[in-house]
Amino acid sequence: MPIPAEYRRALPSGRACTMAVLRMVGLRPTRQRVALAELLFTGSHQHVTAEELHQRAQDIKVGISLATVYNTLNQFRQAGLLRDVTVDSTASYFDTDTSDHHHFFVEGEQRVLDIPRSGISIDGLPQPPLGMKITHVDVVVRVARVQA
Amino acid sequence: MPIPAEYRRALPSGRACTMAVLRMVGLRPTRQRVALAELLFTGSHQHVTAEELHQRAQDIKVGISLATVYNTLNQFRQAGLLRDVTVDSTASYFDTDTSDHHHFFVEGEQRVLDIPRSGISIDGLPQPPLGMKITHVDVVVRVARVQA
DNA sequence: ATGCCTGCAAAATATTTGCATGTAA
DNA sequence: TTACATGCAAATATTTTGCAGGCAT
Repeated sequence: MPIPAEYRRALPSGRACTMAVLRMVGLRPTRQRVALAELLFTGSHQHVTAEELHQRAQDIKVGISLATVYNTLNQFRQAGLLRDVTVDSTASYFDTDTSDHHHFFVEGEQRVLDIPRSGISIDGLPQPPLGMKITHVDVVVRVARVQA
Repeated sequence: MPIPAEYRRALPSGRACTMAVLRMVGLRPTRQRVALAELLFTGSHQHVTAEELHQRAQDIKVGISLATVYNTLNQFRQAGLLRDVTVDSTASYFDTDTSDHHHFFVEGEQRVLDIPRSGISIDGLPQPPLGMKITHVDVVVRVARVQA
């Protein structure tokens, strides 16, 4: 049962609070986790791949292996601090905005953007196959840069 | 420029026709390609991963490496005989139905099902970011088996 | 022959696992 | 100390590339 992600945003930022949040979701606030959490949850929402986050950790001189970045992202996801976004079969994207919303995917740049909550609505959804229930509806609007 | 996929369905099935279609899209009808095309385009539409298709080729004793299955699927896609479906970041799925339609994805079974053309419609699509144009809208309805 | 095309071994890329080590009680 | 959690090297999984050999001309 993931602890509601709102806890996270209810708290002021800063190292001490990051640690408190991690403890709240049942994860020991280790050096690596705190560093990654600060990178992810400071400032506005963002979309990252494991590779990108690892690079950003290197940039600020936080020693951490790529494997640990993957494991940490998966733990944060299970804890409800992140959700994943399936837009590209060559890499996994994680979104710090866990609320129900959809995405743009910029082809050629492998970049994910949130579609604002706005008025997107889907009509005429079919019945799920017999014996199944709908768990989630994902809309991905693929976009490309128009040539200049 | 992909040759319209309709050519494929305009022809009766059978080895000779499979070969004719492959030639039409500019691919030499080699033993491996003919075998995979027959597996894919005989009978009703289907969704496959490279791994699955490779297994089915083994089952009917067609010697072919997994690398060739990947390459062939990509060639068929470029030729317009297949489209890909992004539903799961751990494997690439190919769909023999290249027309514009959406998908169910059965969680826990990694299975893709077509959503019939039906009346699914999306309202309130946002403007794409400045300098971008929409190339495609994908809807994935994730479903799970209801526990008995 | 000549040159393009094919199929696959090997390489590259992406992700997960197993275990030595660290840490709290 | 003990027991459990952590972080990462190594293993696995997935996909692409490079090139030896095949085929049409």
